[in-house]
This record gives sequence, C-alpha cells and structure tokens, in this order.
Amino acid sequence: MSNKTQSKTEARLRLLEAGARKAGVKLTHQRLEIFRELAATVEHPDVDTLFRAVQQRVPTVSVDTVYRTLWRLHDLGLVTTLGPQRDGVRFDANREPHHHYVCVRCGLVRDFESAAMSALRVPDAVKQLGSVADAQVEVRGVCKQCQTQRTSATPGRSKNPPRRGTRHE
Amino acid sequence: MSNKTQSKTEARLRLLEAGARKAGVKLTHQRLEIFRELAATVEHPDVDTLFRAVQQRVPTVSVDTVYRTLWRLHDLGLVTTLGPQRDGVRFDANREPHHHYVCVRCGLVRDFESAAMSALRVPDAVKQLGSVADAQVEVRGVCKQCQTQRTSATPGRSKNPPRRGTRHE
DNA sequence: CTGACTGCAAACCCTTTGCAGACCG
DNA sequence: CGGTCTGCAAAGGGTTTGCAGTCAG
Repeated sequence: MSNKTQSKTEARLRLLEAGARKAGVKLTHQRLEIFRELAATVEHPDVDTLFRAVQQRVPTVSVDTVYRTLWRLHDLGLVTTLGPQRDGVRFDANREPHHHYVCVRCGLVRDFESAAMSALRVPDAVKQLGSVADAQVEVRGVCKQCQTQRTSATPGRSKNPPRRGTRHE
Repeated sequence: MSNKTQSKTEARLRLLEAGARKAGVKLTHQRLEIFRELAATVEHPDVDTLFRAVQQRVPTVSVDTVYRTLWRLHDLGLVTTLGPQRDGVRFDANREPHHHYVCVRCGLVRDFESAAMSALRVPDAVKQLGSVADAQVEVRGVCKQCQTQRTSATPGRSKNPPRRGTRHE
C-alpha cells in the first residue's frame, strides 16, 4: 500500500469521525471499525463484505449494526451509494447511447442525450482495468416532484430519510 | 404521446422482437406483452412495476415469468440494468469528485479521476427535471480478471451468465 | 409433436424491526 | 446516569427454483 493511498485512507477516516462527532453520533467500538474498513477500501463493498471484514476485528458484530451504521452515515451525507439503488433491479431497453438523471429521493430515472457526454474519451488508466464497452453519465439530484412534496426544511441532510418506498409516478 | 415517442417505442419493440427471434427464443403471449411494456416506458421500471403493468393485459402472468424474461433479454444483450446491481447496496466513502469503472461480469468497481469528465456541463434540459447535485461517469466493461477467467468463447453474448454470485477479490 | 415456456408454491436470501441489555459521553 | 446503540431473533420482501402442465414453432 503506497503512502498516497495510506494518507487518503487516513483522511477519509478522519472525515468520517469528524462528521459523526459533529452530528452527535456516538463513536462506539463497532462504528469505529466500520469506519476504518470503509475508509481503507477502494472496492465499494456491499454490506456483507464489510460485515465480514469488520467481523475479523470485532467477532461479535452483527449484520444489522453494519446496516444501521451505513445508513446513518448515508443520512449524514458521509457516504454515498452506487446507482439508483432504490429497490430491485431496474431495466433499460434504450439501446441508443444515452445518459441518466437520477432522483436520489424517489429513485426516478430519466434518459437524456448529450453529444459532449457521448463523445467523452475514457482515460488510458481506466482501459488498463479491463475492456470498455460504454460510458454513461449519471446525474444525481432531487426531482421537481420531490422538491415540492416535502418543502425544504433541511438544507443539507439528516432528516427526510429517502430510503425505501417513496416512489410516485 | 408524440409521434417521435411513438416511433421510438415501435423501433424498440421491433428490436426486441427481432433480437429474440434471432436467438430462437419463443415469442409467447406473455413475452410479447413484457416487450411492449419495456419498449413503451421511459421510466426504467423495476420488476414489480413491470409485472403490474403487464398484469393489466395478461391477468394470469406471474412475477417469475417477468424475471425470467427480463434476464433472458439481458443475457441476449437486448436490455441493460442500471448501476452495478450485482447484489445488495454498495457504499462509497470517497468524498472527492470521481468516476467509476464497473465490470459487468463480476461487479467490480474502481474509482478514477478525469478532469475532463468532472468538468462536464449538465444540459439545461436536464436541469428542468430537478436539482443537480453532481454528475458521475460510469464506464462499463469486463475487467482483466474476468477476461482471463473465462477465455472468450462468446464474442457477443448469450453464454457465461454474469448474474449473481461471481465476485472474486 | 417436442422442447421451451409458464404458473404455482416453496425455498432462499438479503434487509429491517422490536426488544432487553450494554455502553458512550 | 440517560439516551443511544448493540445483538439477537423473528418478521418482511424481493428473487429464484423445481415441477407438472401448456404452448409456440
């Protein structure tokens, strides 16, 4: 592990701790270990992976604690999730090159096109990871409907849990 | 519904039918209706949504048929899924602007940076959908490891089901 | 006709929740 | 000490699978 990676990990860890502390979240043993794992990995682990990693250091942790901690961090805006990730898999029958707008509240997804985006060149460094089939841009935000539905009270975060079961179409 | 939308739907529907026929997949009543729904919507529905829509026309369909059809289409390369969508939610503790490389076989995700990508301007049309928090590029392909693991036999698709349970890290 | 496909129901997971005891601050 | 947090176990929900009957080609 390089120095650079090392320091990044440290920085992330501190960010998580500081953020949690500021929000008045208690820094328990388990949470600290979850933070450490989260900060150290570049794999974007799912809950189970994280759970097993933490379990090595804290044999008694339970999965639900990992879930709760992760979502708490998510609500605080300290971590993000990959993809729309609302409920189940979502399919896309649009075979033309296109990009997505995703509402992080309700999970709405809309296609859009952009010549500039479709013309993007993938960096060579990325090509070393594997073959490149295509590249899509994912724009995240809060859709009009969600904005009006819950008139903004929380500028940053922490309330209005967006998670499961909101969809309005 | 505009003429343009109309024709796009038609085109997609034909694409699905042609693709399925070419692959020797039987065009049953249920499947045709699933195709129709898929081609008509721009919502990127999850299975349940699709299921309920199809159910209106074919009251006897079952969810599992929808699942099977969708994955079959996916294996044929006729539809895509949104996000890595491998197993559960995946978390990202990287707070710096970055982009993702995703292996569509095993679900591996790696971060990378690109000034050009981070500087992308979001089209105005998109801003009308809602607020814009950030934009990330998702590059899809097959990672090195997956490439060597199953020495390419199928150039296009149809074999080597990538779905659940592959992960190698 | 025959193999592929479907519906049903049960099996499987992954994820969430209620609760009593433990722990941080 | 008090409120938060944890672990356990059970509930919940989405997804998959085996099987016998059905249907497209």
